[in-house]
Amino acid sequence: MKIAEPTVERLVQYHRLLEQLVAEGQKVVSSQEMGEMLSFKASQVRKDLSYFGEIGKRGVGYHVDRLHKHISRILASPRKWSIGLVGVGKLGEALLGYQAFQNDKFHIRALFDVDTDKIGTEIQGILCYSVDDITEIVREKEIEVLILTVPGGAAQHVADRAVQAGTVKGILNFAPVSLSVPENVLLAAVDISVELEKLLFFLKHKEE
Amino acid sequence: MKIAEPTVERLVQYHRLLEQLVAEGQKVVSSQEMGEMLSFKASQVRKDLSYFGEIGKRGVGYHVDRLHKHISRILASPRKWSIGLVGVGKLGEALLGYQAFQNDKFHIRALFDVDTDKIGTEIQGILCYSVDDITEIVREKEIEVLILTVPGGAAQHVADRAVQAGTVKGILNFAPVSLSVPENVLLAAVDISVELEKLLFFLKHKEE
DNA sequence: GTGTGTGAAGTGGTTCACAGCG
DNA sequence: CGCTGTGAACCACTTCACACAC
Repeated sequence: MKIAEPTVERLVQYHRLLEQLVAEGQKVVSSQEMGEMLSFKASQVRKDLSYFGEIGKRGVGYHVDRLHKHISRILASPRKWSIGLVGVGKLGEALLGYQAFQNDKFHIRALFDVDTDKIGTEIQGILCYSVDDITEIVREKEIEVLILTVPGGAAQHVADRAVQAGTVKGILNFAPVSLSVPENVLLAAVDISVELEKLLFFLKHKEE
Repeated sequence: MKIAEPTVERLVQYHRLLEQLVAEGQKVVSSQEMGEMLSFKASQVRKDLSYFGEIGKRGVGYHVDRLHKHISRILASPRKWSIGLVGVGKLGEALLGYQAFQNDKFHIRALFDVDTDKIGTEIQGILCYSVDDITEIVREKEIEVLILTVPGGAAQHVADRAVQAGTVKGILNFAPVSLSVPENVLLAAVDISVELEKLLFFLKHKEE
């Protein structure tokens, strides 16, 4: 079955919302309510949720606990992914300390940096290697996912060298450049400066 | 004229690419080439660029310098935006240090945090205030854009209090929650954990 | 000949509207 | 009667295909 990117994005958000509702002890929720809380149309919510089989009760709504478990199963990983984080600057450290990165779906197995003060030390409990050795370490640790928090100028080079190891299946790129990778490597990009530029553009546009 | 969000996103990327080409001294570029470098279809590039008038030369391509200036003008701001950054943790500091944030389109006028060690001090040259005073300071400094790099639990509250000042026109939210704001406030969200979850989902999905 | 500009066709995602079940 | 599930209608963005300018 094919499943669209915007749908997955919303599923993750439903999941997060349901976690909250579970914690608050709410038993039942309607597509209407969920839509209001996340700013989606109720029909959108229903379509998304019905995608994986009938899970709601007509005339009632969705059982919070059941729905939460249901989506957990959809989003669940078959195993823990091995992740490598490249670039332990402020952004890299921010990610390491992030709530959502204390997750049982993956394990950050190695850090990489160019800074000799960092190489060989542990940061937040994870050993930092030299980016020069990235091909070898990625292969050795069988790292499948790469998080790139390096300056734009370094990103393509680093990606190439890591992909060379042959184990990398996906890259989450925070560097403000468009990477090219082999087509069997999934690429997701978070471009912070583009988001800000977009916001400013639409603000300007609205004023005109 | 109405202009679609994906188009703006690409415009920002063309602009960045052209900056590079200008620096490298390339004189002319085709939609084909630009498409390859950014992983867009050539026809997409042409459609985007023709949106604002004929700018290319048939049989030749686009004059790099001219096109760069052209897009600059499209993306240009009417004036410098006043920005406030809320939450001077690792992520907030990362943004402050960011290349793209040394930009002539805006000026970060104030920082906000709850940490009494930070309040009253300057960080990267900008004074940090208590979030308790956010309504007053935002009004006083006429802050129009807010960057939220606070924990999820605090985001809605902070946003409400800031919006109360009456000057806020847009919010760039990095907190992993869905905010509700008055409809005259533009909202852009960068949800890092959602991006990672999405990537992992599609990796899993591909393997099945 | 070469590469742009663009109407027309295609694709993919969202919203509607209502049947159907609890 | 209320709220879900879902085909059909709608809408938005992308891609094609070709006329046209250089």
